[in-house]
Amino acid sequence: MLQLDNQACFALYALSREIINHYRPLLDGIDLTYPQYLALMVLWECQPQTVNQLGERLRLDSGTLTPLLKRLEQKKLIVRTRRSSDERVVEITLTPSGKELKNKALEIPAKVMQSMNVTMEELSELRIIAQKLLEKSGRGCLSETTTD
Amino acid sequence: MLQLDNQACFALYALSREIINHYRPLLDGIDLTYPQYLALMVLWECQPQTVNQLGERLRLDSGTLTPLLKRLEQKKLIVRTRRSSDERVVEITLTPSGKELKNKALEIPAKVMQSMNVTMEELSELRIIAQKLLEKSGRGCLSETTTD
DNA sequence: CATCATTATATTGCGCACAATATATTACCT
DNA sequence: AGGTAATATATTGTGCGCAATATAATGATG
Repeated sequence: MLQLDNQACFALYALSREIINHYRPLLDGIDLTYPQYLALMVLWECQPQTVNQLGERLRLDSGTLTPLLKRLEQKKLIVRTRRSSDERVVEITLTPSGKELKNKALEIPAKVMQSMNVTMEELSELRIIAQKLLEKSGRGCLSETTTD
Repeated sequence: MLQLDNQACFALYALSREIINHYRPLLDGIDLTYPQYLALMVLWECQPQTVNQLGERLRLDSGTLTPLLKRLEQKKLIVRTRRSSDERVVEITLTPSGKELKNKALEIPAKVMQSMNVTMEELSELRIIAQKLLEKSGRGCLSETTTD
């Protein structure tokens, strides 16, 4: 039956917005949007990375990333430089303050879980199924790791 | 550890976008975006509904819904009328072609599942956990029903 | 019944997402 | 080397989401 409550996609869509809404007040404190926070998280793992690499990881294209990265650059959190050996690619490097921001970001996920009143087990369960479906349907680029 | 692959929210965010990307070519065929399709789905269940009621159901505010509904009205799928007994509220009614569109929409979810190569069981599992978390964290407004 | 609060929708502005296209650089081929 | 394809990023345009604010109608209170 074609009914909203039966649509898994709507539940995911609504829940991901809901979680992001819980992130918002915390991210406001460090002047980041949720997608900007994700981009930095990728860079905190490994640095430098090209726009392409960030895009594959976040599943976003240059139409989304280029302006987002320019905003992060305006905030002096990253630097965008053309690779000299191949002028097509733009490499993203963290500035000192971009690196440092990780310390403030570290406490955010726990606070979000608390404000949403959900447990790690519930989130992990959800994450594992979601990652499985992402691998099956898309050009799966999420590796399977442990927990938060 | 603050790592992308450990973030349940990223998995949900990426998966919901991925599913919507699988909806897109099918919805293009009936000239709808995914949020427009959701709004119509709510109206196909129960009609007429106010902007407020649609917003509670979809968890969207007037800043999102007003322009979306105007676009649906331009496409002659709905009609927006001020309630005479209370000129503040706008009631949304389906036009004949808006009602009829449901017939074409009925086959879409099955096609999406097929193109994503996922089973009903996987989606149901995901949906049930997501609905549970939505109820816990938000002002839960999803009822628990059966399957698709 | 005048005032003030409340409610419902609309408007504005910003930042994504994504399709389509453009631009510039490199790789390939003969 | 010259021409063509492939690659990487940027640009443009449309449609969300959401915060903040505006507008307009109704309700409540003295």
